[in-house]
Amino acid sequence: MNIARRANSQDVAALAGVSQATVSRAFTPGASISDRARKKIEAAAAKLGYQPNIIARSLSKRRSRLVGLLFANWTHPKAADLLKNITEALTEHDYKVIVQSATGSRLTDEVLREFLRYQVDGVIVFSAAPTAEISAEYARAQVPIVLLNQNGQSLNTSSVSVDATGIGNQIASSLLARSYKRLALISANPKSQIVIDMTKAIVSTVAEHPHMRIISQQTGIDGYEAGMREIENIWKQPETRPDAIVCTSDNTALGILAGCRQNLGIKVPEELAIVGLGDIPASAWQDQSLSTIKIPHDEMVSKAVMTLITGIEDPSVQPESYRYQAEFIQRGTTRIISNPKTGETQ
Amino acid sequence: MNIARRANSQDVAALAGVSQATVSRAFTPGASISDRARKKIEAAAAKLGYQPNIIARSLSKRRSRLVGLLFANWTHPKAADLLKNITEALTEHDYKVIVQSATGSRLTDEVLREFLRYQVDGVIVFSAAPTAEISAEYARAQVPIVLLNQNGQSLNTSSVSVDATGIGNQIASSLLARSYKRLALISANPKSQIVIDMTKAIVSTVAEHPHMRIISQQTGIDGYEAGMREIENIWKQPETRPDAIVCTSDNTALGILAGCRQNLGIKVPEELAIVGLGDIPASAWQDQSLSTIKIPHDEMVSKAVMTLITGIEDPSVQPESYRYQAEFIQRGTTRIISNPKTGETQ
DNA sequence: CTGAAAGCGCTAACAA
DNA sequence: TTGTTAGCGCTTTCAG
Repeated sequence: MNIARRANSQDVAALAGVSQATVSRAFTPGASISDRARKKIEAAAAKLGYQPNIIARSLSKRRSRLVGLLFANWTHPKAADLLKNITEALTEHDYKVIVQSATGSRLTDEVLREFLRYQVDGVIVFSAAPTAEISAEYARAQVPIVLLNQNGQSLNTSSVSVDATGIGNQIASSLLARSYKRLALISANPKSQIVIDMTKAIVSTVAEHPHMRIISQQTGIDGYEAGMREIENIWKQPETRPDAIVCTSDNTALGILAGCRQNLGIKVPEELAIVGLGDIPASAWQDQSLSTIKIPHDEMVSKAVMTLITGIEDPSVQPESYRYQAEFIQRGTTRIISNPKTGETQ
Repeated sequence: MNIARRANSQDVAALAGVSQATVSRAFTPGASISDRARKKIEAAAAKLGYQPNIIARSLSKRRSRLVGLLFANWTHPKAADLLKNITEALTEHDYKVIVQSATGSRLTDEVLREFLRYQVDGVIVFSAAPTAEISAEYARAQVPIVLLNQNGQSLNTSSVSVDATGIGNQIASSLLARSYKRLALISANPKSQIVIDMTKAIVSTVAEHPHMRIISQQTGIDGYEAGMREIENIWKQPETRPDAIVCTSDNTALGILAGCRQNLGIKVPEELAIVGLGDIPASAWQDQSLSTIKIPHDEMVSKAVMTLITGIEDPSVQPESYRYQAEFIQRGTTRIISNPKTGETQ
């Protein structure tokens, strides 16, 4: 008996004087089994420290209750919250989550293929997109994928993302309403789809207004320090000074703000408006008070999880793409609307 | 052939004209197999989109290459980094990570038990401790646990934590060297072992210096806003105003700092010193410049992962507890040392 | 180097 | 309600 081996249902069955199948039933909710048998089995199981082997169950049921979570953006300001909410929501539905980090599309595919080997029932991909090839493999294996923070329409996979065009329109019109005229656009990753779409929307809205224009566009600026440095560069050239800066990250925006206040003595929001993206906690701090765009992450996570579970439980449902609207948060780095006659407060 | 079933090694074997065992060998690094057979098998596998079923392999090998990661503190300022580093380090060694959230010891045990059912090869517990009962179950099952950010000596499990007493001593002596005399201690969770140990160390160091004393101790203060409010309360009572505040979270410390500067007009660091804990990025921001304690998270993660893997691969190694030293980061919220005759700069 | 066969621990008909 | 039996897809002797 002292074998260094975990007890299995066989052992429990022997001790309880029942068949192995009955033990299995005792651990299957809703299985038909007598109270007497269950009692005996529970006692035996407790004595042996028996825990059902879910790996074996998975093999037999051809369902692992494992969900792969591919995380491609750890610097996202809400990364921890997202992870927490995703895992908790999935746990709620009795799934376990395998997380994996991936950067670059090559790696993304590798990770996804590994997930398949682990027989995951479904996958959530955060901030990345699989190649068409691996998408096809998933389709063939009937394993649903949900893209979070990325649009997957073209891949025929479900996705939950934010309406980047909407963000762009919103920013542009808020700035317009506040009488800013010379915009500078600053972003970190020029390849990010959301940045591209948002930029496009801003540009097109601006184009409709002759007195407004885009002064400059700069990519590759990421983080507080980088923002602080960038504003100094920008300010060096008086002829191309903007009167509003739109920044695709709150952190960078806060760096710009700090540069304005501490090094350059630029008056915000009178002389210069700053708009961030993400609404990180620091943006709300009294001494920062950054106007920014808030993204409804919590709802997006719920939707992604629900979409995935639906897809797992009913393989016949078709992929769907959901877009969420962002919200402009007016704080201290943009002027209060000066033209009350329109009644608009956006 | 159009069955909605994933191809298995049997299918591949049939197509390649070899036995199923040979297919298994083809996917086992270092197995003895001819090039010819391997070629044929690879071709067949590619055609069928075959991926080895790791669940089945696990059952057979009695090793899942799954590691459970129990995460109990998502508000930790480095939560995302920690998760990323842990999963990447484990991936490096070919393990997959199942993450689970847990709050409260009841839940902790439940999650750990679930992990056992999933046949994890080992578990990392971040910021929580299992009960003795579940520890025993793990010991019996020969599944190693490593506690991260928590000392596990008493439980006879491995652990990697920070030397809280060392932190306390360090803070107390830095403050002493800077001639602060009236300390206030502020923390979020009064039950946190690290807070308790650190506080104890501060108190005992202070006790050795007659001209220094603890003015007040306050728990339950957590976060930027709470810090901002708390400093107002503190300042209301002139007779118990401290000249130094030690805060077990950078965020709270930054709130206090903001309160001092914006609402109260308190001069930091002349009139009041503020020391945080954690060295979050915002603490280094020029406009904040918070003196704080830096914890070597990266090394701790590596150590935890290595300890776990060692424990998995050689079950005979005994649990060990590692303690890491924190580092005092002198920035703008504590005075520059005024007494150069000693030559000490810590 | 390769194949046959016996598991790994569980679930799921099918009988009883 | 219970037991018997046949898998789930893989690894691992053991012969050949």
